[in-house]
Amino acid sequence: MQEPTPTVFVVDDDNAVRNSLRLLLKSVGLASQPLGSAAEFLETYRPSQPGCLVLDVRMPGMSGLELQRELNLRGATIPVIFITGHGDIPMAVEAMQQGAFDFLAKPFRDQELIDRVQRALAKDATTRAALKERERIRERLESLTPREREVLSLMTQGKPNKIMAHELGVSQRTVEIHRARVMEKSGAGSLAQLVRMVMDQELEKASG
Amino acid sequence: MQEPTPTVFVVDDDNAVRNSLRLLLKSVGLASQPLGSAAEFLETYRPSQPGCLVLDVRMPGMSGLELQRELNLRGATIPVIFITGHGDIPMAVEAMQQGAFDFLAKPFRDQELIDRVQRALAKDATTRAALKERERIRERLESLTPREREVLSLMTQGKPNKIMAHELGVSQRTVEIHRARVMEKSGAGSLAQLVRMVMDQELEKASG
DNA sequence: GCCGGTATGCGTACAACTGCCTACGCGCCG
DNA sequence: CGGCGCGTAGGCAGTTGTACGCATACCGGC
Repeated sequence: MQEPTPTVFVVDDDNAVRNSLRLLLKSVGLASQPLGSAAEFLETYRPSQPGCLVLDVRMPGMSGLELQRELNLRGATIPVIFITGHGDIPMAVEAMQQGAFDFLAKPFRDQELIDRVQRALAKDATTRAALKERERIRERLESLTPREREVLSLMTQGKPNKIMAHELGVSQRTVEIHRARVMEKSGAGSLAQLVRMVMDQELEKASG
Repeated sequence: MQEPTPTVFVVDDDNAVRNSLRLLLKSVGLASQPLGSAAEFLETYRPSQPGCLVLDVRMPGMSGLELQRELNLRGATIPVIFITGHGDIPMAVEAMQQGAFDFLAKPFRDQELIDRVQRALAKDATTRAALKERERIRERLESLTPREREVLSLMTQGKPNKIMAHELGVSQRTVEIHRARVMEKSGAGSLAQLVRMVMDQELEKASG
């Protein structure tokens, strides 16, 4: 379970910018990966890779904002720091409304960028820790059979076995068996824990 | 249970701006309340009042950003739309990072403001509906005695009565009584519902 | 002195969990 | 094709957990 090194993805069509940012980041011990276009990033990026994204707004082909939208659609959680030379307020507002971590207008001080990159990396680490736990629970719940899922749903609604048996049109004994399987597969030690697990998953769906 | 009319609070030190915004909002049937300063707004505003806030960034005395910070500290949820004549990107970014609903740079089209005000009002209505339910639950849970609270806590951890009795150093029968009171006062129809209620409250604390 | 919170015992009734055994249909593999 | 694993379904029985009524008791505040 070794953690991959956090990587700062730098997406900018200007080769000089990519290089200077790479050197800047390297000077504070941060690994970076320069990409020349949004498409190139989408090919390279794997959601399991911790890090953050430093993204130029204006680029040929897919723009920075379009890339951000695409990442949102894919459910990516990588923090995005925009940089731009010719930005305006509506552009910044839109980026922030779409969940950008930050939006920097050039020129900015080196230290300013480093500061925000480090905060973005910290946030990514926190997000990942939470997602990891959810992922474990999700896998367990996905190992349930369809019937077990139905029972799980009714369980977390607080329905007694007798009612479940009636609603599913099976005997109470059968419900008890499914119920026991649900508890076993989910790893929940009690109904209370099970409800917590399920609510957690529901929240992820709601916010994602 | 009559709903108060949603009000658009307009906070700007420029009397002319307040007036023109009031008229603009009135023209689309929106009630507004003009205030000349952040302090004035803080005196007037009651969290129970539905609506949104249209706020000038730059004002004598407390600035718009400072007012926003103050509202955040007080846990206010009213959506804030900033307007500014002399804004820059860092200012807009900071406002958005602090949870602003929108940030408009003058000049803007009338329709643009109306549009965003209406979205802000819609968001406020949604937020309020959720908060209302939480508030009802909170009140119920707060009516619990200290001992009942302890039992509630153990219940939502999935502990059986026998274990609770042991941990609390009391008889099982006593735990049963407290447990019954918790279910009665909370209004939960089942342990599952009770866990949901408690988790909801925990989430509110975590995000607030 | 009464009320509310806390604590306890006894007994009954219902709900939930568990073990042990049987059965059918489906898909996979030797 | 027959055996095997698995999801589904069911019966019987026994233990544990939960709900509740009835009765009793101490303490602190109004």
